[in-house]
Amino acid sequence: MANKKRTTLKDIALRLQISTAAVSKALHNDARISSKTKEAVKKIAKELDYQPNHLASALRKGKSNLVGVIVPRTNSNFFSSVIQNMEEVLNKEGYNIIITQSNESYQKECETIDTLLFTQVDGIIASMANETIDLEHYEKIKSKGIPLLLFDRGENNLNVDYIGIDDYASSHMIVEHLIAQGCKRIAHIGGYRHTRIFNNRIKGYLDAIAKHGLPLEQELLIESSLSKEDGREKMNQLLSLKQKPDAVYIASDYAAIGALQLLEEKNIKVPDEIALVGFGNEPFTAMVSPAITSVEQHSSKIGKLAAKTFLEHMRKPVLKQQLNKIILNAELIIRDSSKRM
Amino acid sequence: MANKKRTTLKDIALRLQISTAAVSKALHNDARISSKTKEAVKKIAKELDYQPNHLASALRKGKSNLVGVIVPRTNSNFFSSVIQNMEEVLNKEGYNIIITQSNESYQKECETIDTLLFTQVDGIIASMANETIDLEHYEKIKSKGIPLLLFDRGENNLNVDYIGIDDYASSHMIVEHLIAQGCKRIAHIGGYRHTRIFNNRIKGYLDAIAKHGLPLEQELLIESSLSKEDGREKMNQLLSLKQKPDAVYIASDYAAIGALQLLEEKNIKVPDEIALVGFGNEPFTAMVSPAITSVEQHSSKIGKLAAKTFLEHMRKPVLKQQLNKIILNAELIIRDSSKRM
DNA sequence: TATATTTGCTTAATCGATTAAGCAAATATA
DNA sequence: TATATTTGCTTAATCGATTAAGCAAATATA
Repeated sequence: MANKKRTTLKDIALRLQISTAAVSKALHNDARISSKTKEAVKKIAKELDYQPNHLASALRKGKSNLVGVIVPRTNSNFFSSVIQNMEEVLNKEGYNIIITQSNESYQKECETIDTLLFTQVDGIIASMANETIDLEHYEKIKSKGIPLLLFDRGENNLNVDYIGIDDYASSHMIVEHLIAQGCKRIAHIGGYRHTRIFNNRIKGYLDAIAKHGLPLEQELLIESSLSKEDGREKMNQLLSLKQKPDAVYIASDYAAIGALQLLEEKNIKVPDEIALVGFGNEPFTAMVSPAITSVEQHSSKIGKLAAKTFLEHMRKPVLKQQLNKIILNAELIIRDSSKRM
Repeated sequence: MANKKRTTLKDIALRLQISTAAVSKALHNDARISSKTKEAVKKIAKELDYQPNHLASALRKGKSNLVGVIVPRTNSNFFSSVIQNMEEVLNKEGYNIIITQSNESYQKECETIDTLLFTQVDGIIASMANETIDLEHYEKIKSKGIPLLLFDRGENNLNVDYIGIDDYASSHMIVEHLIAQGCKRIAHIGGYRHTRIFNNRIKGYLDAIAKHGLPLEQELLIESSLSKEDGREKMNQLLSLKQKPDAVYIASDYAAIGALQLLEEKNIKVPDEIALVGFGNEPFTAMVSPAITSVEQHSSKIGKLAAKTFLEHMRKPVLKQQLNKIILNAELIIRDSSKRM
């Protein structure tokens, strides 16, 4: 298994006694190369198992055809499905993606961006980490003139394309569903307000509560990291209230499953004593019992749209990126955890 | 937002009226560059926000410092955790990883390998797709002299390093656990035999059954794609037997959850009528009720070990890659789905 | 037949970073 | 003081692929 040197254009050129320029053009079907030469070149290329050196062509062309993707984690059906669909669309156009995870950490997100810039990606498609408040590292991408596109977790003031669902409306929809089920005291375990989407969910919750004249108390609205563990903890906090809620809307399925487990342990009946709604429609919401009502975010559409929007950007690069929101309608999937009627 | 041209060594060299060679060496702390020059170079580099062009240096050095990772999917706790741990170790040594998914498809796996080779990765760490039988595309990696390392799903006859658990022993352990719980007719929904790990699990199952003198019938051993849907279907097949099993060991948690849902729908009591064991210890096995007994594969260890083994390979490249197996002990996590005593 | 155009290639430069080779000045050693 | 060594840089080549510019031969057009 000698570390065989890779075949280069030069090798083919030498074999055929023509210039590397001719070989390159032949392989790219340049009109000014005779079909006789093209055939000969392709034959030898196949014979020598020639594969172009991406580094060299990317360097020369100033274009790597790589797209960086940053997600908080891949271990979630939502992100994994977004990525898969994005990849499908981008692959067809000759782009490959590099997937990186921020693990919800601000520092890791910064490092990840440096890595991607270093790898000379042609653009970055990202969903922000929970921890992220400061946007300097994203500004850095923009300042280098590299197209940036955000999905799901994005911030308006970055002024880049954004694709996501209408969080405000989704929250509204959830609260009205719970009211329709006869719930009168609805709590919300939300994400941190500094994240736009969670802030919107909180606003939607508050407005819907107000609209229907339900109690709108401080103690019913709790911010959380939305991890499974924290969902459990925050649910415990709600259970310790003098006046317990009769419904809890949790802004993430992961936190919701933690909460559900606690309720089960404490023998609190779901949905009769407390109705439960999650967010994200992760597969496990349908696996547990009672199955958890949740919101489908149409990850496959988000992925495909993100890719298409990116491709448009590549086709006609503008000098200035703008905030251009694409908002999809989410869908409430009603399951046993909130079905009282 | 003018598409600012990136700073290059040349820009720094021009500013200081020295050669690009001197700048390059200064940035790499070459001993033959005066500290005065080094300081000046670093100052200007910072001022101009210089970031080395990875494509150029990789091309020149013939080393990209990129490692390609191929997994069947990222949307599983096992693979996601392996990746995360692998990344951690590799990042520390200056390597970055490119994650790709085969989606369990042979064709996608081939494409993915081409992409990675094209991107000039320094090595590939992979877990094979379910569909994969033919190994030609993996041989291609080896023939290019690029280090290949397999984990979890690997094949002996590729003769490369492998890291995984002892599937045979794990199966054995599961069957003996079920026997200890009083089960007398144990079925196995396994993966396809052509995949080494699934074949080993089947062998472990058969040997353990034989060892304890239990019925070893054709109809109790079913091969499956191990998806959630197929788990459901194959469980249905087992339920239609004249003599139903009193325990089913399923080679994947995903198939196990499908099976569990069917059992629930049919009002069959788990574990009393049928005890259930999965494989992989995915988080949802602890979320559902009854919680599913499963096998923890120590994904974090596998990830770290894979990375370390790869790094060793990079340090002292040998001419010939060899089969060098690292086998970890798996751990049986006993939960309600199989607890009869 | 004389000129214009097209065809099919070659030459040489380029993308940035790195590095072997080498040179002059500074310093050390005999 | 004369030679050897070290220091601190420069020059030029290189990694492969691509492409602008250009040239000679072939072909088309007037």
